[in-house]
Amino acid sequence: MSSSSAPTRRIGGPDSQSRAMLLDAAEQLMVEEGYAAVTSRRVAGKAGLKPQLVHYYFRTMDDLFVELFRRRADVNLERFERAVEADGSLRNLWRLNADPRGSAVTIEFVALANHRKAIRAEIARYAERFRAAQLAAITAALEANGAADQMPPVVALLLMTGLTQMMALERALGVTTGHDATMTYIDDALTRLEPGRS
Amino acid sequence: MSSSSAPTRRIGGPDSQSRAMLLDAAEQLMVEEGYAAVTSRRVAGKAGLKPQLVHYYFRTMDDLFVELFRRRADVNLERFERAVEADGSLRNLWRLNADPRGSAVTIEFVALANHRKAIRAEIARYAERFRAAQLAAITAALEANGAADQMPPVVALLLMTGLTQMMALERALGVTTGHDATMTYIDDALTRLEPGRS
DNA sequence: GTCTATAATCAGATAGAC
DNA sequence: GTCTATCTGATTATAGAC
Repeated sequence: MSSSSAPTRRIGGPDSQSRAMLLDAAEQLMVEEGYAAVTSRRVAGKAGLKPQLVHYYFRTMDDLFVELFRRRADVNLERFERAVEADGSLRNLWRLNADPRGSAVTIEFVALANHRKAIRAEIARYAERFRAAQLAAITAALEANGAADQMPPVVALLLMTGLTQMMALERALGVTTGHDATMTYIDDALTRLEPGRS
Repeated sequence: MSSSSAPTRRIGGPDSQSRAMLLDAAEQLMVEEGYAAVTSRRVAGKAGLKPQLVHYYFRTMDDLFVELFRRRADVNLERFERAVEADGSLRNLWRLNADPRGSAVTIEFVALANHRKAIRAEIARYAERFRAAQLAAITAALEANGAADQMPPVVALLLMTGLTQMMALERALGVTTGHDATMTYIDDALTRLEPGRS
């Protein structure tokens, strides 16, 4: 899948345990200190390995970032689809969206994408996949409640994700004006649309 | 205003022309290549000056970033208030919010804030000020249209800004699924609320 | 106010031994 | 698969001359 234009270097296979440890360490650094802290030296240090191993498993740091994102994205998408399968209600979709677990790292990756083309492409691809999955779920949920005529599902989806993403971002900054009021409002709206749910 | 705990270094005054040129160069770099490109060397190079001058006018690079943000924030806030004074309609508030001019740089600063505490504090302060100004404006606009009972103004505000910020961010990535449909929906909603406007 | 010179780090990346 | 050794270049920051 990766480009093989420079046949000189040796690159380690994807099933190595050290490779996984490096990815884990990189992810942890990214969460705790931001992407700028993800250097070959620091990643290796956290994993208890030598910096050069990073370059053995990942030709460039960009390759590491892309791999990191892909790994996390796959997990996220799977988790989302399993959760929807178990409970496809509007309220659950909202809950999944408001889950801050992924938000912090997402911001970091988006910022990275701003100046790393390889990562931008990867994120864009994933965003489209995730949007499609979310759209299918919210369309079904709105139709189940006879609310699909009030607002196009895709609009509801953008409103919802925009709201949750911004609140997550603001929370990270310590700005929370209006958050409580908004959460209450959404909660009431969900109760109106889906009387049967908690 | 700045801390003066280390009296050893000489720092240039705020009225210098070179200082302004450095800030301009830094801002341009930030827009074009992201904050990672804003190094003392590159900033000075773009301004046609020596890298050491950056450290003469700004004790640290963080100081430069804070100054950069503050300068832009002040301009933004003033522009917003002037625009609202001229036209306080909902539609104009939406237009101002959807204006992508500031969005790209905003993202960059937020990402920076993630790992630079001095900048995080500055952004948080500004975000609160801006929210207050926006809240006053949207409250007045909703009341003028007798729509303040449909939704708390602060909720409308968060929905609006969340939506515009996310769309701006996605546009930067090349992801635009649902954007047109949402813009159309908002446009129709505004026409319904404010029949008199374009 | 601007320069030269330089200290002190840290970065990504590679070659080749074991 | 992992190591030592190393190259090369960038970065922030300071001191002191002019």
